[in-house]
Amino acid sequence: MARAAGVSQATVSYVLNDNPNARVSEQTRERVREAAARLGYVPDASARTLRTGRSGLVLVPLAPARTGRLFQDFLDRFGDELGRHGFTLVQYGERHLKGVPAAKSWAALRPAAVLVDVTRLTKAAVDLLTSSGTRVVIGLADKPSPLVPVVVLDHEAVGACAARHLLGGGRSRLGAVVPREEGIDLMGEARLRGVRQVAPGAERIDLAFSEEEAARVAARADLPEGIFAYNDEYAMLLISALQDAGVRVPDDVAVVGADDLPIATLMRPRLTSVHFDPTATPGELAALLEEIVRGEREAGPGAVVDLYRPRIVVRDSA
Amino acid sequence: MARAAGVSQATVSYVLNDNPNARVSEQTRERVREAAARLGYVPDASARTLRTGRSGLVLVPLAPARTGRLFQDFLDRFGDELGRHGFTLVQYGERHLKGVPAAKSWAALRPAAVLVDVTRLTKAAVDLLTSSGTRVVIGLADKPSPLVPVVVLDHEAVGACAARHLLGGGRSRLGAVVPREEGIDLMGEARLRGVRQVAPGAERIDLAFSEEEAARVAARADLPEGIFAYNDEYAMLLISALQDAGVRVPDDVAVVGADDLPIATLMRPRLTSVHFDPTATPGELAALLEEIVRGEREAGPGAVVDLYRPRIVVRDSA
DNA sequence: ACCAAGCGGTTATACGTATAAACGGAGGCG
DNA sequence: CGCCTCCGTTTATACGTATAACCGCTTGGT
Repeated sequence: MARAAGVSQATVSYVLNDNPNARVSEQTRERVREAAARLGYVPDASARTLRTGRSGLVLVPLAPARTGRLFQDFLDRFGDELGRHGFTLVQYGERHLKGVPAAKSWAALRPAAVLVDVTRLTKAAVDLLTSSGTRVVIGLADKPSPLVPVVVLDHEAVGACAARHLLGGGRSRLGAVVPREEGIDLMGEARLRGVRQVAPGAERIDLAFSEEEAARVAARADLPEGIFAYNDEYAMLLISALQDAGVRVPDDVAVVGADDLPIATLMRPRLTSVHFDPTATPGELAALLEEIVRGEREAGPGAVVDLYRPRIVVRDSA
Repeated sequence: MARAAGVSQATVSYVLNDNPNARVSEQTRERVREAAARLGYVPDASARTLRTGRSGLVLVPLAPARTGRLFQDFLDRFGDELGRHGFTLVQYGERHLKGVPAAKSWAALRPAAVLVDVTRLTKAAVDLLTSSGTRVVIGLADKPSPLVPVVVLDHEAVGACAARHLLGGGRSRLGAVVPREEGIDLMGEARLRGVRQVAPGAERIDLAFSEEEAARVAARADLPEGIFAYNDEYAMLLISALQDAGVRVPDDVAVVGADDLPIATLMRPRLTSVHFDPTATPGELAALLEEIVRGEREAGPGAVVDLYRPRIVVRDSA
């Protein structure tokens, strides 16, 4: 490439990076650019990383449970924002690894930051990452962590939001569905805790996603007056079972879902649901991250960015 | 690292990579391993890439429309399979770029393979990639491409599958919903073409995802006897509107969805749906990819791997 | 007339890795 | 005793980039 342009390799680098404290004549610049275009030159990211010591990568090793539609939306926007700050968001496999082995596979890429489910982190893993040049490790969790700053998906707030609406509608005996499903059960627990913050006596309703299970719940004589069904899919399952059992919704039992899916308006009665708005956070998070990487800001364990902002959308089911 | 172990840097490399044609005594090996563990040594991926010329990365720059749940499942499995073959799957942002600019941003990572929506590729882009060391460019498309081998999501087969079932059920005047929604409209067109392969006179029903639109369709006097509703969500929208309009499903109009969502069984009538089985393909695709990268196999334009294997699941709506 | 300063470049080096080639020592064979 | 072979290890080099240091030339100031 340097040969093709008839200049030294250093000059090429100066021109292509628009290095401000390098002095290169305009005609040489043109020669270099022309040669670059002619050869289809593409800089080598690994060589650049090796030289500079920083990769500009922001790693997001996803746990399976996170790959919901809402989180995917968040990631898309987050990636755009990061690009604007000169970072590159990378979703990186390795879903099975945890702790130090996981940290090693991430550290190999020398990422600027890692955004990962806090349950996959250990003290040793975080130390390994930071000692290998990663400036920021951010956890995804439902509450602050003693290990790292976290982005919270505040499931308790979701539950509390639903419960407040149910109480406000005059229902006093509440229940909350906890899905019996690998990966989302923990979120279910957190949402239940949120419900109980507002309605201490709220009943826990364990439920797997099957019509038989739902029918069994619906057949109970002592149903709560208001149920937060974890999300819209479980709400639809439950309402369907209640109707089959002759229970009127919302007259006998009010039901609240979450996620505010488009199909939530198709149910009869139309589903009342907790809506999330993750559109604002990606920009804030990207900016925060850049400040930390630049060293302009310190973010330690305990720091928190709230990711979802729950808000009730009232329709007919509650 | 080499100093810490008291040996040369070359020896370290030999030991840590278990290089078979290097001769190192067992006690030296042990010293190196011990030092590596003590220092928390993590190899530098960029240096390795720079040296070897191959990164082992398989890039999947996603177009927004692809990020459905089914495709995510596919990617998860595909990533696992690739890991088994020594590759690393990376979902890489840059959703807005196309053609040569996109190819440049991908080529910077010197990936072994790129799996990308064929609509984002051009001849020049493919050339740029292959000339920069990428061995395989695989497109995602709904039909074979003159540019690259493709993984087809055979939407025509989906439509044909639904139409055959409807015809077999005695419905002769068919219709197919084409969603008016950015990103999935093209798939809708393809599925319509599939329906028409089996039922040439099938009517095209354009539909946005709103209850008003659906109600307008449902109010028509000359409804087809059988409708393929593009997917389950549109099917639920449509059925809901039909019922509100007093049209009986399936007696007056039969409706088939696609995706076989869990909630599809909650509708009354239970939804008949086209089911996809993407579980087998990731392994095959990963193996194929490895053979090509190794040079044991040639795969040119026109080659095709079928990703989804449509199959009708009969319930009550059709 | 001579030195300092500015300009437009080149040379040299380092990053961490993989691997070919060289090397010293021990042992076997003629 | 000299030579070849095998073993265990070190030396040297290259990958592509960024940047500090250097160098020759012109120009302006005194």
